[in-house]
Parts: sequence; C-alpha cells; structure tokens
Amino acid sequence: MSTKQLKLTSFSNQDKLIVHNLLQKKVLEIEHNDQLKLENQLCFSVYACSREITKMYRPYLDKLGITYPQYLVLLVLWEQHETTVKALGAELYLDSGTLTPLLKRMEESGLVRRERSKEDERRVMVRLTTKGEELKDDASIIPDAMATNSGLSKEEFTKALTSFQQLLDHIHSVNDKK
Amino acid sequence: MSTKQLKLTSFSNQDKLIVHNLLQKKVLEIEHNDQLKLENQLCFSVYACSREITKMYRPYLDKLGITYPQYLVLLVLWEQHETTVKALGAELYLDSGTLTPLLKRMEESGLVRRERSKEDERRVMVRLTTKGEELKDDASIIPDAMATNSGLSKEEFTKALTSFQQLLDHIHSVNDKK
DNA sequence: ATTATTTAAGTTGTGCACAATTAAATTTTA
DNA sequence: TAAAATTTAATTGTGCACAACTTAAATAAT
Repeated sequence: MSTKQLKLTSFSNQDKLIVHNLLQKKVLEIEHNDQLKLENQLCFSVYACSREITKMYRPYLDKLGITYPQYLVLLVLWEQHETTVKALGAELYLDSGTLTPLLKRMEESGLVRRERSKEDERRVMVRLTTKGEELKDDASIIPDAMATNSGLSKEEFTKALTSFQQLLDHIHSVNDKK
Repeated sequence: MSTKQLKLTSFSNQDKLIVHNLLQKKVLEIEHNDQLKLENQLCFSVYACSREITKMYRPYLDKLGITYPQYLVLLVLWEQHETTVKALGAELYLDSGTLTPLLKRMEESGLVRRERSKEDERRVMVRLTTKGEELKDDASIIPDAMATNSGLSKEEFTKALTSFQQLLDHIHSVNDKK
C-alpha cells in the first residue's frame, strides 16, 4: 500500500483536523513509549553493570579469599583503621542485617576484630587485624587492573563516574526522604 | 612553616636536580593514587546505584507482589509472550541457577507457565498466564514514576544511559572472553 | 550405529541484601 | 529521676546471584 493512497483529498476540513489530531496523539504515544523503554534500559544496565563489575573483580578477590562487599569494607578500614558498624553502613549504604553476618565472616577468616565500645555499649567497633592490614599490599594491584579491564579512557571514565554519582546521590536522597 | 624557608639557595645544582626528581616522582605517585581512588569510587557507585534503584522500585513492585528481577522477566515476556530459560538468561545476563528457582516462584504465584519443549526436550518454554499478562496494565505507571524519581533531565538521562551501556558492553565482553 | 561431545536446565551450597522484628543501652522528656 | 523515645546491633526469614556439579537430551565424530 503506497502512501499516496492516504492523501485526504475527499475529507472535509474538519475531518482533516480530526485525523491530524489523531496522528499527533499517536506520535506522542510512541515517543512516550520510547521513553519508558529507555527508562527500563537505564535501570537494567545499572543492575547488569553492577553484577558484571563484581564478576570482573572476582578472580582477583578469590586469590585474597574475600568477596566484593568484604573488599569494600577493607577499602574503608585501610583508610580509617577503626570504625563502627553504623559508620560502615552509612558509607556503604548497608544495614546491620547485611553487615553483622558479613563482619562475622571476616572475623572468622581473621581479617577484622569486633568488640563492643566501652564508652557506648550499643556500638560495635570494627578494627583491622595484622592479617587484614597486610592484605592491603596484595590488593594494591587490583584498582589498576580494573581500570584497564573497564576499557574506558580517562575522559569516558570521569564522565561515567559523574553520571553514576549524580544518579546515586539523587536516588539515595529520594529513597531516604520516605 | 612558610614556604620561603624551602628555597634551595644553599643546594648545589646536582642536589637541586635530585630534589626536583623526587618531587616529580611524588606528584606522579599522588596522581596515580587519585586514579585508584576514582576507580574504587566508580565501582562502588555502580554497586550502590543498582541497589538504590531497586529500592526505588520496591514500593511499586510490592503492590504487584513481585520483585525487581521478576519485573525484568515480565518486561521481556510482555514483549515476547514466549521464551526459553536460555534466551531469558542471555537477555538478563542470568544463569539457570538464578532463573530456575525465580521462575518456579513466579509459576507458584500464577504469573507464568513452564513446560518442556516437545521439539527439544532440553529446553523449557516460559509463557505468560492471563494473570501475568494482565499485570502489564497495573505496571504501566512504573516507568514514568521512576523517570521522575531518578531526577535526571532528558539529556542527562541519555548521557547516563550511554555511559552505562558502554561500560556494560565492554565489561561483559571482557568477562565472557575468559 | 555407537560413542563422544555439546547443550540446556536443574541442584546444591555460600554469601549477600533487606524488610521486619527484637533486645539492650543511651538520651530525652515529663 | 522514672518513663518514654531514640539509637545501635543482632536476629529471622525470603529472595536473589553465582560457582560447581549433575542429569538428560541432542548433535557430532568415528
């Protein structure tokens, strides 16, 4: 069917207006639908990206006998040496339901010590053991390897980071408001 | 201590060179360290972003009685109506170890049917039930709400999506190579 | 045709995530 | 200061993720 057949020669002006409005409505509908698909794509790509990144870390972290969330805890402790479950949760956006068992496993494997604060017995202090500190050297090659594997140029890298942090900051504040 | 005290007036030319080289080395070291921190920040923000996004979806999905991964499965099935575990895994980057129990739960709650293909009995076909199809209407408000909540303008949105997909594609291909 | 290989899904075990609840210590308020 | 409210961790239960392995069917190689 050629488009020529669709010329509205036999239509009244009013009918033409109706058809025109219908078309316009349809176009908006399609554009809207495309937006929704983009929205879905964005959320999916973040979700998949996160898992692919941890998969990328895995072979390196396996050698150290730790998992990705455990590595994040160590990154904090290598900077601060001592912290609390609460503070750790605020930095990593994780709650005690996740951190308590995770830290127990890390204690089990000799990387950290956990003990109640004497000043405020609600708090649990988390500190590195010697073994935990020493792991820093073995882990020092990881960020370089990951930067290479990510395949981004310095500019692309910075752009990606900006996007992610912008999105993260906003969503986190929206989520916390409720 | 003022910087004026640091002038190398009493140094020989050779000593000045040595000091200069030391300084240059230190600067490179600091720059390298900053790069590593950026790398860590990128990986962390992707990880946290992913969880914050699912948290943003949760109240909407709770009303429908589904989880975020189940929602992703439904997004695929609302487009295709029928698929296999294998194909679903390829689209969502998930394996049967994750999908089989997930699909069983969805079958349990009456959203999908699972049955062995007659042509190739290794395959399991996944199809929507009427209930699963009808859920599409209830879910139609979600992408709009999420786009609003994400707080990104259309441009920022597109830029972010490009970054994420670029990163995802590259890492996924790197991970698969091994 | 028979054996070997590959493919697809399921199973098992470990470790997050997180909602909801509980328990205990501390702070606020009446 | 005694009771109420808040803060901090821990606990319980559900649902992913994924590595490693098993099982069964289909395809390829001999």
